[in-house]
Amino acid sequence: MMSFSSSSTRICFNSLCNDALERPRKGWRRRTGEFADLCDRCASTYEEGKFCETFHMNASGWRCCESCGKQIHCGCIVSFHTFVLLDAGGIECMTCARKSFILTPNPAWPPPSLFLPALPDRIKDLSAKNWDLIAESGPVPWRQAPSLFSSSSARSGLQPRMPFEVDLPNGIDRLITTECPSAPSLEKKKLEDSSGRSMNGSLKFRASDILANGKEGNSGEQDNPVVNDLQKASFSANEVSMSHIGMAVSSALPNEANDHIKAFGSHVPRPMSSQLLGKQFSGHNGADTSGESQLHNGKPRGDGQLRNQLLPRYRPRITDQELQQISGNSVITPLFEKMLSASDAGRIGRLVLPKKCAEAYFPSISQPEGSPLKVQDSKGNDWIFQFRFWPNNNSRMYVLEGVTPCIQSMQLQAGDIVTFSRIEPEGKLVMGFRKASTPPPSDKGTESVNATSRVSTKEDVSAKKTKPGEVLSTPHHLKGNSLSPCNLPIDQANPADQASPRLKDDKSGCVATEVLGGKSSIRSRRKNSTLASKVKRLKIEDEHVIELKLTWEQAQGLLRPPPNYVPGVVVIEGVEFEEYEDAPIIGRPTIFAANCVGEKIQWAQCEDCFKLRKVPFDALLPSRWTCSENSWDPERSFCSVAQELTAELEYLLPASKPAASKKRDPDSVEDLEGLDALANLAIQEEGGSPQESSQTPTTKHPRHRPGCSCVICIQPPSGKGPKHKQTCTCTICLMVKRRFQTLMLRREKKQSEKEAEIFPQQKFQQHPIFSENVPEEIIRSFTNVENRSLDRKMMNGEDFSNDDVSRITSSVSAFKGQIDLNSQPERDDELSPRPDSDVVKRIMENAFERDLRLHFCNRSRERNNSEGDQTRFGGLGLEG
DNA sequence: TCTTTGCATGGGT
DNA sequence: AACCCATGCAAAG
Repeated sequence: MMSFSSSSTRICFNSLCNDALERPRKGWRRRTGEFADLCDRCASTYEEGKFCETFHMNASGWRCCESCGKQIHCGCIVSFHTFVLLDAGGIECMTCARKSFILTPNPAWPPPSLFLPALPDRIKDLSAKNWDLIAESGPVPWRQAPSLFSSSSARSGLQPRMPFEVDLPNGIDRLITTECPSAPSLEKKKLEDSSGRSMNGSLKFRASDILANGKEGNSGEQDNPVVNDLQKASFSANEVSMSHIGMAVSSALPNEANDHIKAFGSHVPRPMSSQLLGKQFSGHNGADTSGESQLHNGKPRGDGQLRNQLLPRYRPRITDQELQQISGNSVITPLFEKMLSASDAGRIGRLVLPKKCAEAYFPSISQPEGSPLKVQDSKGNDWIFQFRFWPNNNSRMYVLEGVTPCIQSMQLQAGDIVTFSRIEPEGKLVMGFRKASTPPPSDKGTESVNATSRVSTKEDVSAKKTKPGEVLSTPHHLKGNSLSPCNLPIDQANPADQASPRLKDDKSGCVATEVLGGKSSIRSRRKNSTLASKVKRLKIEDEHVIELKLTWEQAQGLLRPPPNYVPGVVVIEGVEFEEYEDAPIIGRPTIFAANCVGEKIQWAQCEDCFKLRKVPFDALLPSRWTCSENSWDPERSFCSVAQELTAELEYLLPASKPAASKKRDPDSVEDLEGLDALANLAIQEEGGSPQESSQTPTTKHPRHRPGCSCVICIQPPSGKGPKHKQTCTCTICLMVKRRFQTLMLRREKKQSEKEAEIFPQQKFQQHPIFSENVPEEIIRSFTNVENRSLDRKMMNGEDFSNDDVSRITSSVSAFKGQIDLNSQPERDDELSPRPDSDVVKRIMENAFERDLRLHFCNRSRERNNSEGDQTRFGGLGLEG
């Protein structure tokens, strides 16, 4: 039995070796956080990057680099960092990935902190020189500081500067030095040295620099997982997460730091961070109104850390793609961005700067007059603004003065976004912009969420992923150079700009002039703030809201009310949410319908083949349901079996083919992808082709966004589409009827209760909707001609059109906004208290509702008697 | 009278 | 409740 305490009796971690470990050497980092102890031979093999080649040649998981064809072992922990997953599939070795600048981290990997191998000694040695350089550099002006850390001497001449290079906030330094007491003193000293010299937080560490602090070394050449991690951490998520950075940095630390590593990997906030920030940002409060705070005295300010602390709206949303294309021979550090207010974009020429941003990224100023600040715009022009502040409530309000010419030259207006970045190694401030009218960048994560959704308006900001050509662009005056110049120096990229005033040593790359979307509703966020608590719960940053909304929209399709529950509908920022009084059931969305003999059925779509299968009405399907689970119809329990062609199905999905008149191909549903197809089909049903339907504006509902799949929004524009018959069982009609029923029933119940309390005598004694005592205009305000027309149609059993359907919904909503098909009556009541003086209106309203309800419900009940009293669509619907 | 400048205010976070 | 910041506004030029 071996003794665990005796290292001499341990064996090599490589199970194919098992040599005794006389002098254990560190290998890869294991999931436990410890390093694999290897024998000399295995360690050397590992450090040479040939471990898998040597020991795992027969293992599975070998793949070829898409570029060079080199075989990479993708199947084990040892070499997971030596390749990247390509967006289009396949993998690419890190060498090729570097060449092509596509450095998307392997997204599916576990927290990198668990696997980070440390650096080979040769890299460590190389980087140590940089640390010495840093240590010897002495105090530097803030904008020069970065160059010290990204000097060309620190990198291989063959390797382009990578966009993953990130600012290492000096807070990290302190963290490391204070929280990792066991770190070697040398490293500690270096960190401390550098800590005090990173004025304004402009310390910029290349990945190799960071890695240089790693004590252990065994990574293969430039294949560095930290590189990916850093990139991922800092940019791909559209925000710089200090925890990520901390993770990456700490991961390079010796084993002793593992605890921290794990903590960072788990996004556990670091107390140090807040402490630092608390110090840094308390400068203007209280006693520090006149003098300089720590910040102003040139104390370190960390970009990443600060960035993480910035309000989300100021965090630069530059994407990794943008960075990749921007970088060229320089590195752009996104600092912050700001949407131009009316004041900013006005003629006053003052751009109010977010305080924290100004203090973090701009030179410290002690006098209100401030100092000139040179900023380069996207054309390469240098502008000199006056960076100053106003004393304000014991604080400061930072402004850039004289920005009008620049703003105008960029053709910016209120709502557009200006971005501030810093080009390294020059340390030059650059000012980019995004026009509000163009789609913004989106991180890959959001793309998947939003890809199938049509979204717009202010919440739309992050909805669409920017295509490469859109990611970076030149301003309008640089048309023609929109994409190609981005990896070129500006001078080359745009010769026309060579005449522009330039800095002598200007060799910066393209500036981050993202033509990205801003929030079109400039200050609606500020103004439209009357939100219920529910909204507040959802109201995060705009782009997150969108994600959330879409997620909710999608999720809602998977939620069903529990049996025998009638869900209410509440609209939160234009998105309908069904409310259940009990936990919803998550199931597969289906189409509830009735077949031609009145039997209630469901149509469920196979997860795999997308064919629609008929299942019993009361079947509750799992969220992932496939034909194989179609136990009700064994003949159709295989995806290979054609979709059942029935009259009901054809009626439900009549127009999935361009030529609606042609007989439906039973498998044509397969042309549509997933359950989104169902919603599309509902639209197509109205007569448009899929393409058209996705692009044609839907019937507008003021509180709904394009992409909203609610009953109102999925209709074609008014006047278009076929008429709906009274007996129509299409999705829209079913939903309308069902929702209306629910609404009316609940409304009636509520009103009855209230009336019983307030107007016991008047109850049913007046029916003011037909009362001649009520001024007609008041009546008209509740029962307009359209409503009457609709009412008549319903009474007479006439067919009603899409317009009618719209009116069913919108007209009810038109009741002073108190009746909304998307609203929950009770909620409306709460939100719209009715004063007693409004008795007439109220009675009229009640009467009309009852009137409308009578017509509608009677009709609906009649139909339901034959069609079934319960219809649902995609789990969205109400049960009446 | 118009523009610029500096500060105050108050809604929003 | 404190702070931020968009904007109003009065004084100065």
